[in-house]
This record gives sequence, structure tokens and C-alpha cells, in this order.
Amino acid sequence: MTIGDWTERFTGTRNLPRPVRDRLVQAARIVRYKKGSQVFGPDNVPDSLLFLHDGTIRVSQTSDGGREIVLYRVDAGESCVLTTACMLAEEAYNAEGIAETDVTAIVLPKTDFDRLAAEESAFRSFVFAAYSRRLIDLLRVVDDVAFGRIDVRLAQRLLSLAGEAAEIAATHQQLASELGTAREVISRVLADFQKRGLIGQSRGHIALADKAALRALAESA
Amino acid sequence: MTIGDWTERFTGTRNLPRPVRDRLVQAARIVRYKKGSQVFGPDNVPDSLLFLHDGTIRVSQTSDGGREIVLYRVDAGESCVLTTACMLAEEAYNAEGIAETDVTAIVLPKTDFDRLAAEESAFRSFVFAAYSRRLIDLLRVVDDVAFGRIDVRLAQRLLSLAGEAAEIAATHQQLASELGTAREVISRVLADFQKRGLIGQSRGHIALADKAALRALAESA
DNA sequence: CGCTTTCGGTGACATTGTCACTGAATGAGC
DNA sequence: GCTCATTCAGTGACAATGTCACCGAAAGCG
Repeated sequence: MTIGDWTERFTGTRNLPRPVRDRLVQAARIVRYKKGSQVFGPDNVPDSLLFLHDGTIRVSQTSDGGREIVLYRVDAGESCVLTTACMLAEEAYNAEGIAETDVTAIVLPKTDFDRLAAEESAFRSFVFAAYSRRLIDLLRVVDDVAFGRIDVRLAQRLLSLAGEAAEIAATHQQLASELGTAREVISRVLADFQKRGLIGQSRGHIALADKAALRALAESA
Repeated sequence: MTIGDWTERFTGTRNLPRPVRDRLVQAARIVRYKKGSQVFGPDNVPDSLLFLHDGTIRVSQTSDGGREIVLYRVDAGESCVLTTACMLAEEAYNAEGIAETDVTAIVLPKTDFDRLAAEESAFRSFVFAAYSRRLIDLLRVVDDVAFGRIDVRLAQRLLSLAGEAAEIAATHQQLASELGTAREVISRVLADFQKRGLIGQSRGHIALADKAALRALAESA
């Protein structure tokens, strides 16, 4: 069950010398996760670096009260540094990663990771950039949660989840978990959006009827 | 204006071979900041790694609306990775670092940093650990802001700011900036604390009258 | 079809944030 | 001392968001 030369997929490995890449392909292990399964979590701390070959991982945090907030998503071509972060910091945390689609990932054992980080400047940059990216992502989350209005944040998220599509398959509860708020709040805001003609609703589905207006709202930061 | 062999101060450099340490002391530059001055900010992005030799840096984020929230503090012996993160990610951000005391720091130029990261595994671990620490810190901030009650958070912060002392010198506005809320909110909660006998207030000062009760409140997560 | 589960709607209320305004405390200059 | 300007804190009204309890509708499943 091989996937060929995966080193082509990552900016951190793509430009490495041929022998190094061959060695990596040897050392690394391929893992697959079914959509919906947990890639990592509080009781499931891998001691390796994860490279995402295909699919998306949703990283979220759950409060003691059971509410949830999505921190960021790891897409194909990126690496998931949070696991190693938690490993190093040896502190309690309650973030978890869920496979949002079927996922194929490369697991690089710690020793190989360390050797690579020592020998290859390009790889080092890649890893530092990955950490940096997450730090910036979290800064954004803090800013949104602490200072953002819920209607603006919801409009942003609807657009971002939809991408090119005109419809989203998501329950109110799922949207609430995206933003770290309560289902009732989402219901109320969506009802308002609907009344204003921005969206259409049916059970489990949101139709973005007026993307332009949504975008205007989303940018009224 | 030397401060001797600063490599002794950091876990990432303490155990390096003597020649390496001597080289570092040569390459690095010492900078000092007065209490209250800005160490870094949106228009002031250093392209070097900062090691904090003495003092404390308060890292906070400011919203478009002018509200502020403290993200974490960098203490002596730690390194400040956010600057490098922002440099790498090349994205807009609005975090800034303020010297909370007079500060002495070591500035390691990018080239030396890179060389060190390549050659010394211990140093690499130190840097990764620093990143991890901040990631975990931010996870905590997100959790607090998204899910925490303001009275609980304020009790926690009062205790943490006080340390061993029984009194804190801070205005309501400063405390509001710590938690990313508004001054009026802090005023109300403090008035309530006072009525309950948990604290005493005078202009610019909070006396922690009943630390045990505050601690109980702080832990009622 | 009947049953169960999930999803969404709603009103009442609590908490937190915003706004506009007030007066008290402090320090600077005279 | 005194006046003045500035900073700090208090307050009430209101808006936005979160919590709770409950309801019925829709979808899945035997």
C-alpha cells in the first residue's frame, strides 16, 4: 500500500537531494484515517511529526462545559505541529484533530525528523514556517473570539466553508462549534440572515443566496 | 557594556560546547529596553531571534476597536519566537511586545541562529520547545476567552499578577486589557468582589484581602 | 406505520459589552 | 495652600451574546 514518492508533495522535502528523499521514503510510514476518526487527542499523543498527504484535518478545542471551537484546519501539503508541540510542552491540553475527509498522512519518526532538521536547512525552514503558521492562526482566533461580532464571524465562516459552492451541508450545531458559541445563537443569527435574504435554509443545509452581501457583512470588521 | 557569558542563562545554550558558546558571545548583540517601551510591534519586526536575559516582556494583541488582550508574558531565560513567526508567515498581525520592566536581551542574527539550529541538537530542542510553549499558551487564551467566565478569569489573573504579594498596582483599565474586556466590566466585578470581602480597592491598587476565597473562585472552572 | 433520534425554534433570563455621562482623586503649576 | 487638567472609577440604560428549559418538526429505521 504505497503512494509512491510523497516527498514531491511538500515544500519542505521537494527540493532535498535525491538520496535524502529516498531515505525518507524508506523511513516514513503511511497512515490512513477514515473521515470522522480522531487523528490525535488528549489521550492519543503521537510522538512523531505528521505530514498530511491527502485530505483535511480539523483541529478543535473542547471546553469543560462541552462547548467546542475550531482552531484551524490542516490541509494537504501541510504538517501538523500541534502534536509535537504538546509532546514537548508536556502540559495538559484539550485540543483534538479530526479527519474531516478520508486522510492519508506520512508519519516521520522522531529520530528521522531530528536528523533531517539538523542536516537540511530547507526542511528546517519548512518546520519553522509550519509552527509560525499555526501561531498566526491562533492569533486570529483570539482576535475573533475576543473582539469579533458573531454575525460577522458567521458570515465569514459560511463563505469560507462554501468555497466555490453555493451551498453548505452543516447543522446549526456544527456551525456553533466552528465559532465556539451556542447552537441557539447560530439559529437566531441564521434566522436573521434568512429574513434579510442572505441565505436559504433547510434541515442540515444552508444556501448562500447572496454571497456579495455576505461578503460585505464579513468585511465590516 | 557587556554582561559576561550570557550563554549560561539559557537551557538552549548552557550545555553547548565551549567553542560554540564563545562564538555566540561574539556574534550576538546586547540590547536594552526601558520599562514601557515597545520591543516589537506591527511596524517593528526584527529579523532576529530574541533571548530574554533580564526582565519581562508582555505580549498583547489590540483590536481594531482599540481593545487589548494580553496573550502571554516572556520571562528571563525564555526566547521570544513570535517575531520570527510573523517574519516567516509574512502575514499581517497586530501583536506587540512591551517591556514590562527594564529589559536586557540578546539578539542573535538570523545567520547565526540558522547555523546553530543546524549544528546543535540541544539548541534546536530549545527553540522548538519555545514555539510549543507559546502554542500551548495561546490554546489556553482561546479556551479562557471563548468559554471562561469573567469573574473566574479575573480572580485567576489577580492571583497570578500578585504572586506572593498581597497587593497589586493596576488600574481597572489595565486589568481589562489583561483579559480583553472593557473597563466597566472590570469595575463591576471588582465592586462585587469588594462587597463580598475578597478584595479592597483604592485608586490604582487592589488589595487581595481573601486569597483563599479568590483561589476557590479561580478554580471553579 | 409507529418509534426514536436529531434538528431547529422560541421565550425568559443571566452575563457581558457598549455608550454616555458623572464626579472623585491625583499631580502639576502657580 | 489653590486652580486646573488629567486620569481613574462609578453608574444607568441599553445591546449583544450565552444559558436554560421546553417544544414540535423532520428524518431515519424497524
